[in-house]
Amino acid sequence: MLEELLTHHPVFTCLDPDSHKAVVRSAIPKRYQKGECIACHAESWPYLFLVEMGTVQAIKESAGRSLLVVEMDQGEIFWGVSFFIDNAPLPVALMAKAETSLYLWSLDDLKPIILNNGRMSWELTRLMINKMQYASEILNEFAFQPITGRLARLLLDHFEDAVEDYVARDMTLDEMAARIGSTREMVCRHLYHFADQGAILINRTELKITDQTILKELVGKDTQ
Amino acid sequence: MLEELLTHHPVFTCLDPDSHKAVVRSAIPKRYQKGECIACHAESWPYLFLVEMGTVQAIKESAGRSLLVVEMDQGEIFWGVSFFIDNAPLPVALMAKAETSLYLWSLDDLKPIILNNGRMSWELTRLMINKMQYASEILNEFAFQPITGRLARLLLDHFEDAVEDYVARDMTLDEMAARIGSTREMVCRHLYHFADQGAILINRTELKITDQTILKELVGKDTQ
DNA sequence: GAATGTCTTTGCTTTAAAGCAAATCCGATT
DNA sequence: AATCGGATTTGCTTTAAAGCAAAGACATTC
Repeated sequence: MLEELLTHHPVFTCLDPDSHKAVVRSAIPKRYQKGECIACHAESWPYLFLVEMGTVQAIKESAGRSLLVVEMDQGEIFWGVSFFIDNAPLPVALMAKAETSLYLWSLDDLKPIILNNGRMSWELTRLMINKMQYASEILNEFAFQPITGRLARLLLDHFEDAVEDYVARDMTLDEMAARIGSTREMVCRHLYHFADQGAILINRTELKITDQTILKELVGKDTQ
Repeated sequence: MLEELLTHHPVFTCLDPDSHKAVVRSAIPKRYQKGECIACHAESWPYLFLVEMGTVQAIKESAGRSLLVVEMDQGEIFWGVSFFIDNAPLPVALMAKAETSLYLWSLDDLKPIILNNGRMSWELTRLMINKMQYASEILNEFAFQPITGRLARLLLDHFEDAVEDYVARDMTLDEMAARIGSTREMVCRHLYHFADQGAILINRTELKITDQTILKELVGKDTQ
């Protein structure tokens, strides 16, 4: 399984056979329960990891509220900052959304391989650029978009299948609130407001997007 | 001068003589006037650059308002996203704060050198991690800190010399507003509110921090 | 089938931030 | 010395978001 994932990921795909073996050998498999904390906020956690199964959530917490910044699913790679910078504290907490298994690599094991393999470094750098673009989008939304816009984008992203038929509301109001940096009450009100505008149909357990254009307009105010 | 800057920057410091020469040879010097746009938002701008003189501002713009995300000063390195990812649009506009001169490198010239030099890639990666930590802080502030906290931090950062004596207010209200994502009126009110609380003394042209602790408390609500 | 707990929904209140407009100040320039 | 223009300050109004509290809807457990 590890072999499989490695050959499919751009960062590892171009390793020579020896390095490849070394990577496989030094991988540390770990399992986490649903809701378990993989690494706490501000902790020094010097690992790079690959998600074998499940989902890892990167969460910022502060003063009671929490913000879900990004999720890593099967086959994705992420890292603790202190993998690259000694003892740097994690800016997020890493949590297992469901039962999750990871392969971890420690700095000592992986750094020599990275230093030796220019292509791997390059791909790692590209991966970071990707994450940065993503972070940049989030910042845009927080800086320029009102809650309306952030929620509209969340609906378009997460309920893309809900255009034809009703689909189950598989996120609680609190979970949605955590993704857009708000409160459950606000989310609830805006949802029903979207319904008033004719963009969605909603009840306690399911919802359906009836007019994507309206939602896209609410999002687009910033991006256009 | 270029030589000097290169040897002092971690990303370039460890190049072998040949690569070093190649880097120097392929550098494209450019000058920009004060206020000139180096690269526009959403443009594809595939360069890595080093600031020889002046300051580059990375600015997000939207719906009339603008947010100054980060500044690059002499000796610092930055890049357009499309240096790493083909045709990816810039998430920010790059502007010359004052008269500025840069050395640019195009992907074609630099990529072979990066691929060949593991240490250089590694340092480049670390540089990115640094920027990412910075981005993460900004996001924190926007997600959890009210304007009060963001402005308090700005004062502590920017007017660190204003503890003993009055110093000139060398940023306009609009500039401060751009750094914390707000409006000049808001900034003005909060400044005088800080004065009411006894944290600062302020008049139309200069200001002085009289009690750092108060400001730090206002910032700390999130970080603590 | 009663009880409990978690979510959702809604009403009402409070606070933070923004928007608009006018007044004032100050420096630069004529 | 007078004028002009940008920047600051303040008052007042409007809007967005949050907070608090209570009620309702299910699902689960005992």
